[in-house]
Amino acid sequence: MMPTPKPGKPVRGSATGRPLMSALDLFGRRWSLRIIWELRDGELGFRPLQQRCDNMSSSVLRQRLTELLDARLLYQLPDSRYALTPLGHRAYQALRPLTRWSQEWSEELLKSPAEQPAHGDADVRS
Amino acid sequence: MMPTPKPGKPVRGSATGRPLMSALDLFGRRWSLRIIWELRDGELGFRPLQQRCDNMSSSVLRQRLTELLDARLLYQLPDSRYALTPLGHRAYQALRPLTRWSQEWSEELLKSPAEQPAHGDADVRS
DNA sequence: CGGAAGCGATTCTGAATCCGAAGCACCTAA
DNA sequence: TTAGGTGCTTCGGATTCAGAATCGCTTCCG
Repeated sequence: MMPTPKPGKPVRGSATGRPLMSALDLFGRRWSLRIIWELRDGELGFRPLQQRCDNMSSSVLRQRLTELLDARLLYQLPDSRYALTPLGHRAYQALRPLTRWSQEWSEELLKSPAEQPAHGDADVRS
Repeated sequence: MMPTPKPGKPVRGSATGRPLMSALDLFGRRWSLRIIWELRDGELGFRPLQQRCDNMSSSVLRQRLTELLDARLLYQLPDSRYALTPLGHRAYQALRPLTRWSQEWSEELLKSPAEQPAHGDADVRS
């Protein structure tokens, strides 16, 4: 398995080990952001968490959880539920501005929906 | 090609079209965050951008650029260089707290490098 | 006791994605 | 003419993801 990116070590696409590059690698993996998001207010067990993540595949969920545990963003309770560590919680907070931005993004795209309709994807929504 | 995630439309792993879920899909694709990051202060052409992104593969770069153009985070100058739109710039700003966080993350991992050494990744650093 | 259901977790196969070298057409400078 | 840089595409192979099946365990209920 691809090792968990950590600051101080070279990662995928960056030999420097700069913390930010490690973070971009970690968060650039599918479902990583989502998992942190879904754990924002409350611990969740494996299957409940999977359900909240639109039934993402269990194999990938396990993989992401291992990485996030390894990176110390998560820890596991005695009853084996997953929860954000203080560090993980601060990561969530660092991601919060994204919520407001996505709202703005949504509004922006509604104002001018499709000036140059790209390839095969021009339906406007039902 | 996988369509560009946009708020208001169902995306990979979320049928709701909630803006945030679309954003998490968009940014959860490899190199998306990095590209925005590298364009933060200044336009860049294709190949220079590729070099800044640790020589990421050109095919994937093209794919990401298409998506980001489509999502209106980028636009292309007459000389074909790429630049952040105002929306893209605000996305970058929304991501900035991540820089501080990654610093904190780095320090945290240095303080306690490996209490429960996971599976196959226990080397302490060279 | 005997299910039935939920849980965390693993394994496996096929699909989606990514990588990276090679190449094309174009432009500019020497 | 040659050499180099550009934006961009193609294609075969490697990696990652998806999703169903399955295991062992626990809890609940008749």
